[in-house]
Amino acid sequence: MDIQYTILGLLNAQPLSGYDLKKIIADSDLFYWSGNNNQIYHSLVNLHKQGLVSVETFQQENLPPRKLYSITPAGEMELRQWLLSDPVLPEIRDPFLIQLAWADQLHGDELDALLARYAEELEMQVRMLGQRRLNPWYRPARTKRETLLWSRIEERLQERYQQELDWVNRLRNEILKNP
Amino acid sequence: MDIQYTILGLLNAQPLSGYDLKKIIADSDLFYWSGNNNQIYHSLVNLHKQGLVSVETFQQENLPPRKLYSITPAGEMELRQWLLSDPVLPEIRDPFLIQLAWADQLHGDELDALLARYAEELEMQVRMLGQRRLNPWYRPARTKRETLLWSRIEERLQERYQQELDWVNRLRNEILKNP
DNA sequence: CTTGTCATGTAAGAGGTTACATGATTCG
DNA sequence: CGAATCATGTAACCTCTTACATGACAAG
Repeated sequence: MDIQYTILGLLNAQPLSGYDLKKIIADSDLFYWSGNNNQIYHSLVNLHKQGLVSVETFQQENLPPRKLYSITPAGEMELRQWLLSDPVLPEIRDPFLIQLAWADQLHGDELDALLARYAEELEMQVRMLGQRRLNPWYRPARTKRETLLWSRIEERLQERYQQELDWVNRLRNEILKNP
Repeated sequence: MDIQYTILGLLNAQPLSGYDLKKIIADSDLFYWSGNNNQIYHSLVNLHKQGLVSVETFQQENLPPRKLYSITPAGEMELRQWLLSDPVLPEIRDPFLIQLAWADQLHGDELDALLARYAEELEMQVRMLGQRRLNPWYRPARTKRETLLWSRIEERLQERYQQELDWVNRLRNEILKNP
């Protein structure tokens, strides 16, 4: 349940409501979940049961009460333990590679069109991530080191798609030369 | 349900049993599922209901009957349609980047140890994938072009982790210089 | 004498997604 | 007048995982 640690990390910077968390996660490229209510509200209930977060409820006129969650000392310890835990390798699910694996069934022009469309999708993604880096709307910068880390993380998220694009372009050239 | 198309692709090369499919998928890096029975046997029943595969049952002494699945003409058409369908971007889930995102909580030595352990994991993965490429146990090579495609796909699977490793090493150096 | 292979299948549960439900307010 | 924002929460469903169940035979 990595989303629990994501939430703890976010609350470690500042108290937030479920609604705040949902927006941050839904709009983030790093936090790769959809940011759906089900998961977030359920996680918050769980974290509260475990005593890792505390809640304050603020009544509002004409709006449901706002529940502001804060990390507890126990939550801080739990987060720190996770930060020191064994790194996990990235999990990459790429249905396109599977498509390519069977793509020898296609004619030359169909295959090239497929690769071209994939390259186009990747270019769009690279551009989009570049735009978001210019205009981020969640990026903690409490220390110089944190600023450096976030900068390199955001760069990496974009670079991955760029490297994928470089690979497709190399492959396209090679296939054009060996018809 | 990409696993259905994975199975159709495998059956398009040769008839296979559920057990065969399970082994191929479980041992593959490209086909990223665990290869569990539940999914595979259930997918085969589904494909059969849709008329995309046919079954022949062979009775065996002292063993459960072996069900050999083959792709049907309808299945071939369905596979071809999928091959021509819109490419989907890879989905990368990297809990380590999230760990890093909050890692400014750690001391300098703890952070470097974390990065070092991640680098070590990546190196192991790169080595493992290199070994498997030398000694693959599923790799269709019906045409020159298919051989080329599979070669580039397998290279890419390894290269991704290599590029991840390069990035971590760059980051480690940078952090050592800016303490 | 335990582990692995062959070969089918079921069960339980974690994790994640989209859509629904409510209801006032504000902006274009 | 419709859509977005604020703010909580529920329901249904899909995907995927681990573990269980059966049962023979072969190899270390």
